[in-house]
Amino acid sequence: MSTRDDLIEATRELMWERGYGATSPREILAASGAGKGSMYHHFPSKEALAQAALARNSDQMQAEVEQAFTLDGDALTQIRAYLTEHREALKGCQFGRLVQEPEVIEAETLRSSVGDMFAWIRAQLVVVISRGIASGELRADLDPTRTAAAIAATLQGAYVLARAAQDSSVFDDAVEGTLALLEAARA
Amino acid sequence: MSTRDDLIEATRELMWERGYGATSPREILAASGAGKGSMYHHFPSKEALAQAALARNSDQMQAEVEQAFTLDGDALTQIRAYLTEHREALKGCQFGRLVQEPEVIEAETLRSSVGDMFAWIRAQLVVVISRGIASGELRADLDPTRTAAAIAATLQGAYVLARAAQDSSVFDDAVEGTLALLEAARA
DNA sequence: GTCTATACTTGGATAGAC
DNA sequence: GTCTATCCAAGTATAGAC
Repeated sequence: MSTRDDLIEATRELMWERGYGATSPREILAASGAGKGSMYHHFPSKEALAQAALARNSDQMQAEVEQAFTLDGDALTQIRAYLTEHREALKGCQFGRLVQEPEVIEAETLRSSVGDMFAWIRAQLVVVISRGIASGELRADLDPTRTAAAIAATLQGAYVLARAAQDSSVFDDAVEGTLALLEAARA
Repeated sequence: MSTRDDLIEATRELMWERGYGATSPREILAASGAGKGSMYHHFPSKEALAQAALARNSDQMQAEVEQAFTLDGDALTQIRAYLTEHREALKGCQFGRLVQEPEVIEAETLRSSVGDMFAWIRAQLVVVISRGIASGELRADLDPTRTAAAIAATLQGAYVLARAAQDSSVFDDAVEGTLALLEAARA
């Protein structure tokens, strides 16, 4: 499409591969075919461009996650679907990785985009868990907020462990381990 | 102590704050008081210096974790101690953060140090969980390997979520959520 | 809107004197 | 062992012509 769009797409892909700090204008220009002049015409800074790319990634991620949470079935079915949606374990989570970078934490606009994304996911999980408790599927003494945080954390941590080990079976172990604990918490 | 030691200490602290890629020789020299000549006399490269610093961090971490796992008490007591040991949630895990950097993944010597560290922790957890099962504390149908991965992942993911939210209560929620699930899995 | 040229800083590392 | 000087590539951004 437009040059502006090409820039955003190239940045999306590069940030997904390399994170924010390690993605340079140079690479973005090479990947998009745009020139330096164009880039700084459309965006005032690398950060602004990254922000645009991140927003687009965010929309896409929310659409994917929503699929799992609107599936027919009980709470554990939806949670299982969320945790086992297609993931490239060794690549890590595009959002989780960003937030480990000091540069991203310092760029408040970037950090809060990621924060909002995760907050939204946890909120979805709270709904699913609360429904599971209300329907008598899950134990009434589960705290939905804490349980939701635990589930979301499992996924993020599974990426970290799998990358450290360079072995995606560690990712699967963590996910299955948490799902088994949830099974144990059935009412 | 020695200049060599000062370099390692400075690198340790900086990597803990900024990660690997974002820690420059410049900063290391400023923090350690050493000169460029000294640095490249003692270490052939930034990577070699980082490796030395990482090894030291690793030893320290193992010592801390060992305390939790040698505590008097049942399995859940030890696991709780491990998960609630003093953590600066918003800073993230010094090891987990490293492994999100492409540069670290590419530097095999660094990556495998982190990998070994986590593998060791998971192995400790497997022992604790297996003991809990054997003693009748935990349900016999728990898979120790998967459960261990889930617990280790909770911690790493809790850091990620807390940093994204810039709110350490998310960290606590995730940890407590997982501990509650483990309580539900008592025999 | 886009291009080329330019600017200035930092990163990572080497050379050679002391 | 340590210092200073130097090197070259890359990062991020601006200027000004077209």
